[in-house]
Amino acid sequence: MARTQAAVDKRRLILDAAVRVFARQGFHTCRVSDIADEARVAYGLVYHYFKSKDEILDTLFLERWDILLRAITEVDTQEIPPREKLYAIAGFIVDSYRHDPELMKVIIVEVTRAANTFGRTHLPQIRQAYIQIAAIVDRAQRERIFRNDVTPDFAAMAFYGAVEQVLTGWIFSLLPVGDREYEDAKTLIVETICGGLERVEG
Amino acid sequence: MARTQAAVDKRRLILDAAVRVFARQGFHTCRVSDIADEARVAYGLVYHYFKSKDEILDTLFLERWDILLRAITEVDTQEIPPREKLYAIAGFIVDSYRHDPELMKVIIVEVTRAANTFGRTHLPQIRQAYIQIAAIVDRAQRERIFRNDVTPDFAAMAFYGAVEQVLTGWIFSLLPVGDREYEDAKTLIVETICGGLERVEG
Amino acid sequence: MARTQAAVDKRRLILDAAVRVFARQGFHTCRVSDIADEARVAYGLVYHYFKSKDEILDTLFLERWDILLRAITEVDTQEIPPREKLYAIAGFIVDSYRHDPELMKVIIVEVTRAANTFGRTHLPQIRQAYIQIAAIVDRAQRERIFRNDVTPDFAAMAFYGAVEQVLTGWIFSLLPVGDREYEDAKTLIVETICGGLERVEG
Amino acid sequence: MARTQAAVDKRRLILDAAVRVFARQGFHTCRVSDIADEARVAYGLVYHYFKSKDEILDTLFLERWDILLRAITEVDTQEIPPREKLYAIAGFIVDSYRHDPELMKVIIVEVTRAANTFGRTHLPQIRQAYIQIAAIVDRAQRERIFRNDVTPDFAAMAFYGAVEQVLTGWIFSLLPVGDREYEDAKTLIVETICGGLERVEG
DNA sequence: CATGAATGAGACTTCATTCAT
DNA sequence: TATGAATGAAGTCTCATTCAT
Repeated sequence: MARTQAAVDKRRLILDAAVRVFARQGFHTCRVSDIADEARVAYGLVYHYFKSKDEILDTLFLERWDILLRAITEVDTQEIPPREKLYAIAGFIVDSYRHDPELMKVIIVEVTRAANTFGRTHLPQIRQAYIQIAAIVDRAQRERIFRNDVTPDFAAMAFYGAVEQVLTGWIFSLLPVGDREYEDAKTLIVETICGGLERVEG
Repeated sequence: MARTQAAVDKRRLILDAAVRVFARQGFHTCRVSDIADEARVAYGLVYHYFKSKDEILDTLFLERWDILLRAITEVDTQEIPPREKLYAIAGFIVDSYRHDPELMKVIIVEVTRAANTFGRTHLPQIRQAYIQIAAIVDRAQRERIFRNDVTPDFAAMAFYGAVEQVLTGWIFSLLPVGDREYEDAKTLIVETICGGLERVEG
Repeated sequence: MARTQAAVDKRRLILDAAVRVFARQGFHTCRVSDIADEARVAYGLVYHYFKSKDEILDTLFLERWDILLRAITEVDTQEIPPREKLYAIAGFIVDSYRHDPELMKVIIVEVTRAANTFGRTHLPQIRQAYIQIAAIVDRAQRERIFRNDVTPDFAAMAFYGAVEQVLTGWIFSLLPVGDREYEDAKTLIVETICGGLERVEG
Repeated sequence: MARTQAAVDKRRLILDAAVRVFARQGFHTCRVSDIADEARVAYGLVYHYFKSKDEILDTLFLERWDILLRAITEVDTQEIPPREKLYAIAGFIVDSYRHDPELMKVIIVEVTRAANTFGRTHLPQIRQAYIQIAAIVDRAQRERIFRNDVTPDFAAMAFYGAVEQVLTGWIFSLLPVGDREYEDAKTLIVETICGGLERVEG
């Protein structure tokens, strides 16, 4: 039986509240009661919809990461140059941050960068993103568009690392934020990774 | 005040044990007693040398990060091309990981990537590294060796992000490890960031 | 007030399910939702028919115990020797177990042997059984069929204790079960208590 | 290393307090804080000495039950008639109750009669007592002192059931208590089980 | 310096009960 | 009658920190 509409709403309410609370206080530092309070629901209702505090974070991560993986897959099916593929991926991640910075903060800080806890749990999912990015690089190398002295795996890590670090810069207020900066970032990440920082003499 | 020799030893014993425990279990998941057990010292002795569990991690981070900052400063004083400076910095970080992967794992996972807790506490120190790297880029741009359409701050983040992500790859076993790989990584990071992934037509 | 037929059915359904759940998991360890699930009724319906979880057990006990008390009363009105009266009572209890071991398990484990909770609540009912058994012994002593150096109260406890312990043996799989064993048990209990374990010379 | 004296004292303090609390409120109904309060120690100290609330009860039971098993073994080694052996065993249990009625109440109510929880856990230990009693009966039958139409297992259950039910009678105030009653009980139990309730015609 | 027993606040989780539909 | 979402009190257990020796 499909969940009733009302039920879905409360469940969503709790998930959305959890994003705000996790972003503000961190997963380990917040209490389940903080989430309940933020969602304005009774304490016990959180446990009606989720087996544990962990499951809330798992749900948030998997929901969002699945969308990312689909987006990367979608990008790779297009017939566009590899640089544009990477631009589209970076763009998707940047836009995700622009659209919901708290959610992206939670996913990065509490999952993808948390090597000991959730990061390890969701490693297969996370790795899948790297694999798909590496596949794009691999094809670009076969087509002799990308140089082949950098292994695809390695290139994928560098690319993804640069993207995540830029988001981290925004999260930590180490880089200026704003619509202009978000658009620029997409270009700059790709310019840096694909074109390189060094001037090419004409 | 000079500490006695024996005292220094026990203190060091605890710090080294903490590295192993934090690396294995994570800061939040381990107990102070785990550290004491690992160090084979009495529980209470941990509190003789450190005010709190937090202070242990703070100490580990600050010790090591200070060395990194000094290394970057040292690199920047040399009269070598910017690419070589970045190579030296990447090399220093990679060698740090090779020399003590557990310590580097702790610093990355528990501090530099932990936006909500220690990451925020030590933000000034962390930022300092970015600033120094950005300064290198800035000078390279003024000397017209690096292109100037990528802001130095941004370039610094991309570079540091790539390095840290490679270490993360090793930590998570997403990238192969070994002496050869460590050496290659230094070159590949710099090739990617400075030279770019795209082939340059001759 | 006459309950509608459907209503009675659901109520019975819940009681029967509760027997199985209590027998399997124990009263304290099971949840009301376990009972509802076992009965295949909605959670809330349990509270439509019963004020509380306690009331379900109370109902089960009182229903069954009342039948036992009536049976003992009925036995005592017959004009048969005391040994046959005790045989009839032991037989009734053994047959109750044979007919519905789960219900008897619940009554013994959760009520008659639970000194702190339900046992205390239903003490008057439980005591009534002892009183009626003691009365049988008392009459037998007056008729000089039973020896009178064992007080009737005491004899009643010994008799009932032996019966309950045999049931406990079956519940715990400490004694073999089966139709033959059930029949034998009736005789053996009475032989032991009335005849004694010692051989009588002569 | 042996526990220090102070440590043993606090541990004992907690165990003794637990007996009083379990006897008064029942295992399921009491809180760990009740035990700590009763022992006048800090809440956490309970968990310093015991892994869980369960472990406290386990400890109490195993300590005492071991003593009972040893006593039965000891009795069986003596060269005395079986009736005297059973008298000694009943006497040991009755004296245990006289000496520490709260502890015996806890053991009977919360363990030996709790089929679903601790009773099941400690079944092997409990069964051991029945086995040893049955062995005494078995030998008495071989020596043609006891009749052999009642199986030893069965006789053991009847005997132990009678003893436990008498204790239950005291616990529930269904039987009068007092030094006289305790002494009488020993004799009456054995008279009932060995001699039988029926008068033997001379 | 060294020990580890002692403290107690605080977290997660459970679940009986209520209630709106 | 029937449903199951919603409530929140209460309990177990953890563990950082303190302290007496």
